[in-house]
Amino acid sequence: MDKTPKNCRVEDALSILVGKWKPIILLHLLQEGTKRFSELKRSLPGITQKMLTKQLRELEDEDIVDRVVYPQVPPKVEYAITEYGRSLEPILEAMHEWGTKHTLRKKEKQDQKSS
Amino acid sequence: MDKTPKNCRVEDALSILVGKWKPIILLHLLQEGTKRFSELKRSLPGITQKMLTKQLRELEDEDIVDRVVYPQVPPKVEYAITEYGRSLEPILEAMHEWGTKHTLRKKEKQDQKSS
DNA sequence: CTGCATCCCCCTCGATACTG
DNA sequence: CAGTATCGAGGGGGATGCAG
Repeated sequence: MDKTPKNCRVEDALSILVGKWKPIILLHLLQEGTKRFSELKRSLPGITQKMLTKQLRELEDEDIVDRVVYPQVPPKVEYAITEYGRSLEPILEAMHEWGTKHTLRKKEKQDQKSS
Repeated sequence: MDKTPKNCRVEDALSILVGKWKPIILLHLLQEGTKRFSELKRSLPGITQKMLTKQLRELEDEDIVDRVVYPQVPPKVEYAITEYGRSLEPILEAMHEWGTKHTLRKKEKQDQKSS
């Protein structure tokens, strides 16, 4: 795999993950399976309907999540990770692991400063 | 490691990598070692001085890159990845690998459509 | 050579209100 | 319940010029 800066494909993955709520949405769907719109909304304190809709649409456009509409009243829409979406899991995991260490490290630096 | 959405640390890693030029800057420094400001600028077609300075400062603030100023005329400033910065390499690699496959996949979908 | 300041555009995201 | 429409603030990032 050509990893020279000239052939950098890091941005491709980054562009899909970037978005204020996307990582956390993906984690929920990865770990809890199919969820309804309202369930997702409840799981994401602070998110607005507009944002949730927008982020889900973008993930859907990239074939990362699946959207199923049940034509009934009241409306019911379910979201789930696609097989393809699951391929992002190692990246999310690597970032989570790094982030956890990073948080610890920052905390240590903080402690040093205040001593 | 707690990977529940409640303890999501993905954003920590993401926030450091996000920025129009950061991944490519990191790749250059990872693969080519220490570089001067002007060398980096030449390596990044299209970047402005302002942006290069800004991205480097942000990476420096997070202890990802090292900045060494030589007090001389003309000025000379060198940048290098820190040990800590190297810990990001697996993430960049995972994203690059995924991005490469993603690019292929998109191309295939494109080909299907035009057939 | 390196870096800062200024101006400006655009996009993201929040708040709110409305529809089927 | 799920989604859309509109308004507006804020920040990222481009262009340019000045400074040490």
